[in-house]
Amino acid sequence: MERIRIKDIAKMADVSVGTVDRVIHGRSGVSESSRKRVEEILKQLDYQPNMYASALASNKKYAFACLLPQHQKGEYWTEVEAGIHNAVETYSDFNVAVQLSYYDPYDYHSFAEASGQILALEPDGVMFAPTVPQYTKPFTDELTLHNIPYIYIDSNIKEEPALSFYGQNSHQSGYFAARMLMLLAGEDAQEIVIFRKINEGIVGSNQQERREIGFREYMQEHHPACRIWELDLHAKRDSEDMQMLDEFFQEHPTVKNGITFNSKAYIIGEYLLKKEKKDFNLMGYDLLQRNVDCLKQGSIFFLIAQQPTLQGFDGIKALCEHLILKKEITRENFMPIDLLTKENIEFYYNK
Amino acid sequence: MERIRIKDIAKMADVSVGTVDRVIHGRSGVSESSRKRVEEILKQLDYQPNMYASALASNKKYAFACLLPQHQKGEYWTEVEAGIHNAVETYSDFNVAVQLSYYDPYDYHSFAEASGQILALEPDGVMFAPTVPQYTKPFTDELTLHNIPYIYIDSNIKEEPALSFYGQNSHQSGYFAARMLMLLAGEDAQEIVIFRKINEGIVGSNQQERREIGFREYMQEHHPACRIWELDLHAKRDSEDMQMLDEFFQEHPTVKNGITFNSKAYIIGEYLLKKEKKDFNLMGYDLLQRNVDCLKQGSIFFLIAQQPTLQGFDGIKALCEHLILKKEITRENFMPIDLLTKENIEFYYNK
DNA sequence: ATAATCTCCGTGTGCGGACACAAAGATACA
DNA sequence: TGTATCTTTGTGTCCGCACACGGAGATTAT
Repeated sequence: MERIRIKDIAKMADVSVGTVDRVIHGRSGVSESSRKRVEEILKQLDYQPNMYASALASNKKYAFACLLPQHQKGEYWTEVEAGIHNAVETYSDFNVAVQLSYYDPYDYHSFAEASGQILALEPDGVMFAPTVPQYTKPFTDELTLHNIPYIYIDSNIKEEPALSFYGQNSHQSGYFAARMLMLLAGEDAQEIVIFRKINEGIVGSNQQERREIGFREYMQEHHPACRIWELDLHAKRDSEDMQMLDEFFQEHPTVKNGITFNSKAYIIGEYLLKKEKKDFNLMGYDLLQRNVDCLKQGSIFFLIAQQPTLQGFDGIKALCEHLILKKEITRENFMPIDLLTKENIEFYYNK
Repeated sequence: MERIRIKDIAKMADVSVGTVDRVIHGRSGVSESSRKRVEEILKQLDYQPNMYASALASNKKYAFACLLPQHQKGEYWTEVEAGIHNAVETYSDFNVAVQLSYYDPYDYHSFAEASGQILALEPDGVMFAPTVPQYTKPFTDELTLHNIPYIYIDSNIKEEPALSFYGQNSHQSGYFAARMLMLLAGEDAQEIVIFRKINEGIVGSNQQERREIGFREYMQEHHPACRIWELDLHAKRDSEDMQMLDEFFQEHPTVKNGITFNSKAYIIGEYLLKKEKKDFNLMGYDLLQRNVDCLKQGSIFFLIAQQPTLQGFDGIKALCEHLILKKEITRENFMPIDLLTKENIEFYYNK
């Protein structure tokens, strides 16, 4: 079961390796008869080039650009970055390098500027967290014009299809969250609360919003009588949030279940710990360290993960496989909707 | 940021590439002074060889052997096999090939015989699903003697540590299962039932047993008053199982929650569908198609997955990384304990 | 002193494939 | 018929690394 090489193909077609090479790469300078013969043998033997030898010989360097929202260390996007770096290391023998840049998630202009800078670099591939469709389009148009493949991460812009997308199905994840929260609520399912964050920024087409829509869809279908309260927090000034939470729980002592669709569940979780309030079931998103701490200490009951590290890794991997290994790439790649509790979180990091 | 090559090291150390090569591979024929100098530069520049070029030049072929329990198509182990084949394809450019063989999971002798055949093949690496420690030891002793690295899949034999292990923490997974089943049970948590399968075979150190121990540990800690019934099914003759289930539910009409620690939840799930019995919460393991069908149709509420495909893939990957890419391998690799419901199963296949 | 042996080291070739270059044959034009 | 041009093809070199081979210089034996 020896691997077939170009040399073997050449011998069988009674031509030189150069000719086979020309056929494989679709270059000109091959007679119709030779091309036919070689192509037939290629297909018949299902020739698969050794991509490592190929990459070695072509001796190309690949520069990728990634554009993410600005963020603090320890926040969600840090995990995505970790995945990106991990992938670059994995593919380092292919001479890939990544240039990371950031945009202000509250300012469209910042996105435009950052994307302009990326275009000036003429990268071989781009991965980015898109903003809303109308502001994403100018960028993707330019990328298409320059024939630069690009990948969406976190949220998908269906109007401008990319090489591929890596992220979670937010709507379904919200739907699932409702299912689980209602399971938790049991008899207390008459009212729940959604904790929001004012000023969500322009990232994606609002993952949080879509989650909430999915959530409300489930509630409408299965618990239409359930009263859904809302509380907008700032996620900036702690004391202010604390006060708002105090007020809310005073006014609504019967609300025993709540959820937040952003990654800041720890704000409420830490509040519950501080106040030693143990009769409240909280659900949230993303495995930030502070969220995980709350989960382990019992103030968050469920966390839904969306595999940010894997998103970052797979995005870069897809660029490599597309450009270097010439593989087919799946267009839409939904991350699993993983449910974490105190009891299974331990085995979730090494994925 | 050019990648450092052997040539560069040679120039800096004022020796030839041959000498650098000798130092890297710890071969003889290098003076103390040259060796020192080269080693210093290697460390200083953190030289990382291009493993693809290396594999290409060494032109070695790798033969791996896998030993799994015999199984029908569509059962759990089919997924493991899919992961194995996927990995072989991924690493095909490194000239890896895999030889699969099987043993009768109800017969120790069969394991011994199959392992003997593997040893006769003198493979470069082995991955297998171990049986109980005392029957695994003769095999691992021989492998160690012949310096053949081996990997455990599915269950870990701590007495005879392998290069690495890929599987789930069964105990914790049972503990987690209890947590979730109790959540489901809610007010009905006074009694539950465990569905067993008589004659579990010799595979592993009995994953099912360990799951049950973890399960009972949680119950002891949190619901010591809960009555736990047991029902042994055959998983062979349908009619017999049906009758036993009929009898059980007639005798115990108040039992509303149950679990099985093997992958045959569909036996009960399909029974529930057939009898249109909708007031029973069933939990089980593994994403067999029949289980997934029950989940989607509502007769199984929760399924716990243990990523068999990933186990197979990662095991072969570990052998490749160890032997070819000379990377460090993590000894114990626990698969995540994933909880699946009707609402999130859809996004779970492409992991 | 010469041959034999040993230590240390550089060079050359090949792995499978990409690509530049040149050569051979075919065709066109003077 | 000779020359220019185009088409088609083969050969050689390089990518980074592994390894075989052989040579230079030092050391030991005769």
